Amino acid sequence: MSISAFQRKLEMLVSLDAVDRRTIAALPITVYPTEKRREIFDNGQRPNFAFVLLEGWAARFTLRTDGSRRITGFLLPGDFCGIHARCGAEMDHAVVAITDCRVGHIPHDVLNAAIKDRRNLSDALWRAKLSEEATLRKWLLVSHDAYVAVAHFLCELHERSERLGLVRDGRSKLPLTQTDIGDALSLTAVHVNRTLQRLRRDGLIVIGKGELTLVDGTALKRAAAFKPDYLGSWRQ
Amino acid sequence: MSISAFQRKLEMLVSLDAVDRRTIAALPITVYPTEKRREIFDNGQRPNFAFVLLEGWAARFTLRTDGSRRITGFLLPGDFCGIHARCGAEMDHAVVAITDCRVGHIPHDVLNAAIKDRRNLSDALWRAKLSEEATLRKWLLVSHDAYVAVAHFLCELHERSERLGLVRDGRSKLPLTQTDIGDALSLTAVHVNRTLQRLRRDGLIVIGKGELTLVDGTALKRAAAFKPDYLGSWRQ
DNA sequence: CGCCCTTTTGAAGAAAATCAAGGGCAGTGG
DNA sequence: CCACTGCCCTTGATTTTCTTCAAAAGGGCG
Repeated sequence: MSISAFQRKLEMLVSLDAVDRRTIAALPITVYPTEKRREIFDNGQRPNFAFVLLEGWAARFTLRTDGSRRITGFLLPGDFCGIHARCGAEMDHAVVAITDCRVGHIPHDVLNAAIKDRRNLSDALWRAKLSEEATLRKWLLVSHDAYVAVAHFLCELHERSERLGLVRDGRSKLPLTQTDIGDALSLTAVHVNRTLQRLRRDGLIVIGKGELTLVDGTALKRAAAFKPDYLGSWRQ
Repeated sequence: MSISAFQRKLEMLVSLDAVDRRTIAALPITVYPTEKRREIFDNGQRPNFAFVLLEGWAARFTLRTDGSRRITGFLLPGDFCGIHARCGAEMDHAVVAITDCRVGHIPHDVLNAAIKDRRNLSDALWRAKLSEEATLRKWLLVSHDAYVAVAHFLCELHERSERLGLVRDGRSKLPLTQTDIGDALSLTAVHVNRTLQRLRRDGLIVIGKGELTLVDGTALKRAAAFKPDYLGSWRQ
């Protein structure tokens, strides 16, 4: 269940062949458990490995000078991070565990060797990166209106859960506090609270106790103008 | 002056060797002039070429369902776009010429052939992409406060101009209307106007007639918490 | 000059932040 | 078992920020 989260992610991005699969299976991934709310990656580091989230949720974030926090993305099982340090970049953000996690480390030289001459695998990394970039653009796009932003945010995470097979009866895990959501959308927790209540009152969602149910997913997606293509629509 | 904008950009990202330079020089780039305000790339296309902006300014944008426009990035001479379609993605945004431009087209297969086995060149593309991604994160980071957002925005474009050698006496071209700036920051043109006036009154900038002068760059950068590292700090 | 586009200004209203306090719930320790 | 603590959610009142609407004032260009 856990190492395979990485493979499953790659399978969603490209069509792996037998050699690709063997290459992935042969990767020496060291696994570390990480506690909820503990930092996984620090800002400004230049680690010599990439990491894969094998279990749990994590968030990318940056602290502002005034101490406030901006979450710029969420990692779900299978998602990876710090791939880019591979080519000499330094982390421009930190990563924190939202829930208890299991994190796999992959040294960069190993990764580089693995994707060399494996066009499939290097394409997978590109596509993952492009999808992240598209997600950032989407966040910018919807950020002009809190109701739309929150609705879109919930659609996005629900869709991502769904693609991992984690939705039952329209219900998915959402282990975020309203403060987390606010930090992701540049809204105060108070305003997130009131916006969620509006979404509830409008009969679109049920949310609480770490779970989200799309009561009327169609209407929610309409309200959010949610089109999931940007989440990596290369394979069905 | 014009094809070389592309090479200069790559030189800023990696250390090119003689073979790299020859490879770049040999690229069959077809150049098209484009008029101000004309669209360069349409949304949802899957073009078989990437393009390089050789002269002028352009902007990436997406239209919302209500007709409003979100600019998600600016292209300056040397910047390229649509590289990613290379690996099967479709454009999730459009590109419009801000000024009259000269645009170079490079077929994807040519590009793929060129970067294959040229680790330097493929790294350059990665770094360019990572820098764009970091820029998007930065825009999200500063978006919580209009004064900070506008200040940061001006710092960023001024810095990018400077790296292209386009700054004289702290003065750079800024061929944007206040509506453009608003579309980039999710602010109304009216509010951009008032915010610019505050920045003027605070003695930080002089702006107008398509030009921007940083009267007190240090103070402006402090106000914006501007740290230019994210713009691709690989080479000085 | 007259036109179009952009900038500027004013007044009013909506959206979101801030400040403050109360309530629920889970975990902890007596 | 109950009190206590800490975290999160909720609510209300108030202030600030930003938008909206409207109109006037430049500025470049045929």
